[in-house]
Amino acid sequence: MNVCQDKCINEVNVNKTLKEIPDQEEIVGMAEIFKALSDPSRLKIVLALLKREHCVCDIAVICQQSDSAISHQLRILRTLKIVKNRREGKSIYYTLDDDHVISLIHYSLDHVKH
Amino acid sequence: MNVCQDKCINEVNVNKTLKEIPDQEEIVGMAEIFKALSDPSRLKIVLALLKREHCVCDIAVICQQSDSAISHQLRILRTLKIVKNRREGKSIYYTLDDDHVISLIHYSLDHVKH
DNA sequence: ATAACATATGAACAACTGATCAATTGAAGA
DNA sequence: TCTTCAATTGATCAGTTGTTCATATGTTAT
Repeated sequence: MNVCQDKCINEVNVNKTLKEIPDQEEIVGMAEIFKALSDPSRLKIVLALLKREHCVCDIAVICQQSDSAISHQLRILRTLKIVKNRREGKSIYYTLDDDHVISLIHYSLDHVKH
Repeated sequence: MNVCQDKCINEVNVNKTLKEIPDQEEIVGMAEIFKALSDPSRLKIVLALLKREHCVCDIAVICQQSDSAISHQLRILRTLKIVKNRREGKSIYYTLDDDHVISLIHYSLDHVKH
């Protein structure tokens, strides 16, 4: 294995932890979800969609941001498959599309309220 | 209230959602925690500390990063009160310090594994 | 067809982030 | 005291992020 040749102090514990934590790929995947929710604008969009379906224009009003800014953020959430959309006439309605994210947000909301 | 004068389409739903989502301050607070976990380096540190206490040097080995880089990340986590430390001789040992974050991570880990 | 509307997209840019390097602090041992 | 070691800190810098503005799609109504 040859981890900790010279500088490391607690080789045994380091090796234990190395075996027990998820592999890098999994960590990056987890971080990606947290990152999606790490921007207040994006989190607010997700929280709004947690309540009900909304079109871009409505989300812009709710978040007090430009349609364009919202659209850009929605594209990020769409790419991560966190939201999906459907067209209805001129409007495009967005909903949450990831059960893990939905329950993660619910869980976080419960914890924020002590 | 005077939200949605001209452009908004679903005034009723918008107002419902506005009443139901957390206020801005709370959203920013939530986003802050997600942000702390949104960087793979920082998340890996937290995941390691979830297993056991470690000193900076050991974390550096586990994360395969320089002591300095780890120390900078730990300062961010310390500022957010996600980790705390204790000195033991020359080394400084870190542990997780926020029960909400601990359970959030546990929860996320369970979900990552389907 | 054309005008109006809802949304998406691309370019540009300021602000922020995370890593590196050099210098510093603080504790322990010679 | 002087040296060594673990960790922290500050400066720097490239890369990333989120917003804005201008422009482009695509849909509906006239």
